[in-house]
Amino acid sequence: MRHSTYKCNNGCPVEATLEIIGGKWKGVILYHLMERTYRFGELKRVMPGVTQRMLTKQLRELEADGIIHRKVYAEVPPKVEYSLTDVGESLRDVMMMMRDWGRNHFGL
Amino acid sequence: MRHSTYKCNNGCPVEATLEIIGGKWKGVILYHLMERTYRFGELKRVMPGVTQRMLTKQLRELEADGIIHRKVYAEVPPKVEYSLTDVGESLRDVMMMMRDWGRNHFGL
DNA sequence: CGGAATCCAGATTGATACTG
DNA sequence: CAGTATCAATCTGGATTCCG
Repeated sequence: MRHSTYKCNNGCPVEATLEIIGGKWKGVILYHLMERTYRFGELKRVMPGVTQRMLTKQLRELEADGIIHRKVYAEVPPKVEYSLTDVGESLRDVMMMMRDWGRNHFGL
Repeated sequence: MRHSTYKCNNGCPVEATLEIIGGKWKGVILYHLMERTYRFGELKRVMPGVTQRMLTKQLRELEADGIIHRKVYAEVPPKVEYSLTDVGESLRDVMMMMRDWGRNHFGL
């Protein structure tokens, strides 16, 4: 998914939203962050199959879109925590609705 | 977005839903079909920028996922109408939620 | 630990031309 | 009208290596 410059396909608000949350791993990432703050390594562990490269990339995009916050601790070894911003938090209803539909439609 | 074989990334229901509606043009297509039935050419006209090839492909995927229905009229020249199935209709709340979020977040 | 940089194969997409 | 076929260009994601 070529990345959103806040330019919306055909002025469609649905597409605009999908540009933000439609990335390959963004659903899972946000789904986890809805629950609590996660460290990079933790996210990687709860997302079997994701590569370090992709996880980083998706997190950076979500950060650029103002959905998540990246907090770097000045420690050795490094520690980075990811959490939802207020904007990210405002996606909760959307996420829960998608979750419910997914559960009903498949049998998750 | 590689296509769903109803196999869900990490068993995450959010990702499962995104696999269905997250395709490049699926948001816009569904957004229009929420309103009424459309013919192929009509959809093409209301979606500036989509190519015939891509529109066909996305419609076929939505059809395969049971979201939309394709009705072919035995006429010359050909006439094909696309409409929501019951399953597609069940996505209405999800779509409206994404639309609302998009409107609020951007100023659409 | 949490990345960044590089390389590359394969998937996606666009352009164009053709058809029942 | 509503596609299909083909080819080229682009984009994506995975593997690997290195680094503070």
